Formats: sequence, C-alpha cells, structure tokens
Amino acid sequence: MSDLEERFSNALHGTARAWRQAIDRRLKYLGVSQASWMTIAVAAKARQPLSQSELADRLAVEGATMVAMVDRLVKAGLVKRQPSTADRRVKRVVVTEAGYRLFDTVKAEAAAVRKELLSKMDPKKIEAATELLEALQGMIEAAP
Amino acid sequence: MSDLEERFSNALHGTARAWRQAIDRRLKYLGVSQASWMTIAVAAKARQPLSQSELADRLAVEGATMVAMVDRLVKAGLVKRQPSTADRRVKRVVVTEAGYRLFDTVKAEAAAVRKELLSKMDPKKIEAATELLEALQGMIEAAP
DNA sequence: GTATATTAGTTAGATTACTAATGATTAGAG
DNA sequence: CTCTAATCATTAGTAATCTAACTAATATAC
Repeated sequence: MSDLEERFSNALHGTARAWRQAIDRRLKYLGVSQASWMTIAVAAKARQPLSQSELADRLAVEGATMVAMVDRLVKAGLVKRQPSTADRRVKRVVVTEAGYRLFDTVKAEAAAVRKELLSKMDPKKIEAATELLEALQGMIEAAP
Repeated sequence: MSDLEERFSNALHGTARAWRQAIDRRLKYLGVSQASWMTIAVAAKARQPLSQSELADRLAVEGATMVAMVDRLVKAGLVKRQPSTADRRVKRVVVTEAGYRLFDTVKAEAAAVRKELLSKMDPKKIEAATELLEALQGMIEAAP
C-alpha cells in the first residue's frame, strides 16, 4: 500500500491545502480571504474594467459565484458595478481606490509568504517540480 | 515579474485544483463528493468505529464541519451515529453496508484516476517532486 | 467531595463554491 | 424584419468549510 503515486497525490493536495491556510492566516488581519483578493487582483491587473463573465472565466469560477463575490466586494467598498453602455446586459467591475490600496498590501504579503516558504529550498528542485506540475496541469486540463 | 517562486506557487495550486476537479468529474455519477467519500474512507479503514472528533482530526477539519458532514452522510444512509456507552458525550460513526459498498467503488475509481494521470510521467521526477512537496508541507505545518 | 477545567457534540452565522432556472438583451438565421 | 439562439447577470437551493458560542458530560484540582 501507499505506493509512489498515492504518496504524490497526498503530498500535492496536502501541501496546497497547508499553503492556502498559511496565506489565509497571514492575511486574516486585513479582513479579506484569498478568494476575495484574487478577484480584486485580476480586476486590478486588467487594462480595462472586466465584465463579471470575464472575471469568472479568469478565476475559473461560475458566473453565479462571481455574482455573490461582487456583491460582497461592493458591500465592502472595494469595487463598483458599472453598467456597460455598449451592451446593456453587461456590468463592468471597477476597482475603487480602497480596492487598489488593499491589492497593493496583499500582493506584498503574498510574495513575502512565498519567499519565506521557498527560500530554504533548492531552486533546481523547485524548478523541476514546477515543470512536472505544469505538465500535469496541462494534461488534466487538455483531457476533459 | 513571474519569477520561479510565483510560477511554482501557481503550478502547485493550479494542479491541485485541476486534479480535484478531475476526480470530482469521475465520481459525479456516484452522487458523492470527495469530502464525503474521504470521510467514509477514513471511517471504513479504522479498525474500530471512530468518534466524530477522531474523524475530524484525521481529516483535518473542525468539529462543527464534521457534525454537518455526518448529518449528510446519515441522511444518505451511508453511516450511522452510535452513542458510546462508556462516555455519554461520545457518538461513534459506524459505516453501513451501503457505505462500505460505496467506499469500494470509489477507492477503485480514485486509484484509476491517479494511475491515468501519473503513468506518463517519469517516476524519478515524481519522486523528487514528492519529496519537495512533503518537505514543504512539513515546514508549513511545523511553523504555525 | 465540590468547584473548576476540559472535551464532545451541537447550533448559528458567514464565506465560497456549485447547478439549475429565469429575465433581459443581443446576435444570427431565414 | 422577425423568430430563435446565445449571452450576461441574477436568484434560489445545496454543499462544504470556518469561527464563536452553547450544552452536556467527564476529569482534575484543591
């Protein structure tokens, strides 16, 4: 029992889970979850304000999930809904000043966490693992 | 931008996410989520029926989460709550016949998915990546 | 032996996710 | 042009997770 493949699967999911929790712990004082700041980040990095559908696509989430997320972010004053004039079905998500400020802070924190966790690891090994993971992810996503 | 550390982080979370979705897709016809069958699996593999607290510990979730999960599993007829006679606070989670049947099926499916995804990868690389991930997970969990 | 602390389970409320159904609007086929 | 398709956002219902506060029962300290 517990062959290499099972060990890898356990390590993959366990590490991803622990990592997420570590980030969440560090960001808790800001009062925003990873899902929230990831949404802000994607919206903030886009050149033009994205529609809710575009946001949902880039975050690999359903449209209905994005509706609820934008509801919360609007309530928190981090984004605004701006109806499109060209297509009246569309609402663009515009990041507010407060949203941009939060994004800057969070970005720095996430990078610090990443550095703290990975600084003690051999870069060669990290690179090899990255390549394996990327290949794996490509394979999974290519075969629906 | 997008240095190695960020690339690794993205690959880690992306692959874990895609993997989970791949398993969920394969198991959807059974009508049980990964969280449900993982709970069944842990309960079924234990020699003696576990309490809800023990189950929660082994699955790394909170007690309140386990209450809701056991509620759902009881409703689905996959487990039963059995009050302990020795300690009247404790309720043991007993897997039913239907629960064991489901577990057998799911176990085989999960192993098949794992093999399908990993069979084309170089075992040496898988092993190296596994070791990195395990070291990383240990590091994260050791430093709360 | 009683007062205090700990443990097991629960409830309640919030967040994040999904699917399915609906309304409004736009795009395309004929 | 008009009828039908597809698209965007929303609502409703469910699952899974968390924290915080609670009840009941057991264990420990004095």
